[in-house]
Amino acid sequence: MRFSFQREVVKEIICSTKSHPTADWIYSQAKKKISNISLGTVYRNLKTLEEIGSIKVIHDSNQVRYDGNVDGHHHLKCIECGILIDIDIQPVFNKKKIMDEYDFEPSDEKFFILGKCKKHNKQKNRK
Amino acid sequence: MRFSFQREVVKEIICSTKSHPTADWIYSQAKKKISNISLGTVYRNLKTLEEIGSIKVIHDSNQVRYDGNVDGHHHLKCIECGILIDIDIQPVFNKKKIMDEYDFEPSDEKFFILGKCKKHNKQKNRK
DNA sequence: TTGTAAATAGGAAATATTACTATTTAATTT
DNA sequence: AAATTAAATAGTAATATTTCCTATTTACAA
Repeated sequence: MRFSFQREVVKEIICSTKSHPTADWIYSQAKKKISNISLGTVYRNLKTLEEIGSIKVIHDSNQVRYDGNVDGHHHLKCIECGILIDIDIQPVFNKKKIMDEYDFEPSDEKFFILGKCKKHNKQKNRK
Repeated sequence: MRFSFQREVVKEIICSTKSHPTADWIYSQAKKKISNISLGTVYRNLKTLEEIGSIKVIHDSNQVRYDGNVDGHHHLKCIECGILIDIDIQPVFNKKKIMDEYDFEPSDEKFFILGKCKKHNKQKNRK
């Protein structure tokens, strides 16, 4: 693939935040570095970066978000403020039952835990 | 809430299929029963039905789907054909770690297993 | 350098969803 | 049973998000 400065900028923006940004936010950030960058270019590069495995796409309710963390991980989502938090926990499930009962061959999992983040839960004894 | 024949039709369409249909498919089915039903009416009633707990919304990649099965359950998704299959398996995870390490109060989970369905996997000894 | 195909900017088009408004209708009151 | 009223609707316009199109620019190989 040919080098593209626009693609490098888009990648850098995503990989230097943990905020799981939307295309629109990435576009607004990219314009700070390349004032005339096109929104179409951002979308095309998001797609390319996903295809080559540099970023991951997260479908968070009705919003599409992007994640620079490409190691297998899952997310907490606060039902109050919507923040997405990376977690390094793997859910355990009965793989044999899936294969036997549903004749299905699992290859990947997406796991979201919904609830309340530290700013919005009622836990009393916080550090 | 006031009775609405349109809402009853929309609900019936969703609850009588396991195909996790999209708004557009529901609209096309609804038109068979009410030829001049408006797409806006379908969307409004989908929202209402979700709010009163009669249906569930599934955010499946870049598509919004609706599910008449409102009992707690999760889904298998075939990466070949995109079919969504209901499963009655609950993933197990370390809730204490989530609460202690992330100061997060879990209340619900969404779990998708990606892989290949019986039509698309390479399992040999099928019934 | 020069040739070329890939990538871009800018804008148009497509898609999905929500908003608006005059009219209709379910349900209540007379 | 008729009148009343506010919720729901049909039809359409508007919005938001994403993809497509095309003339121009650019990376990079010859």
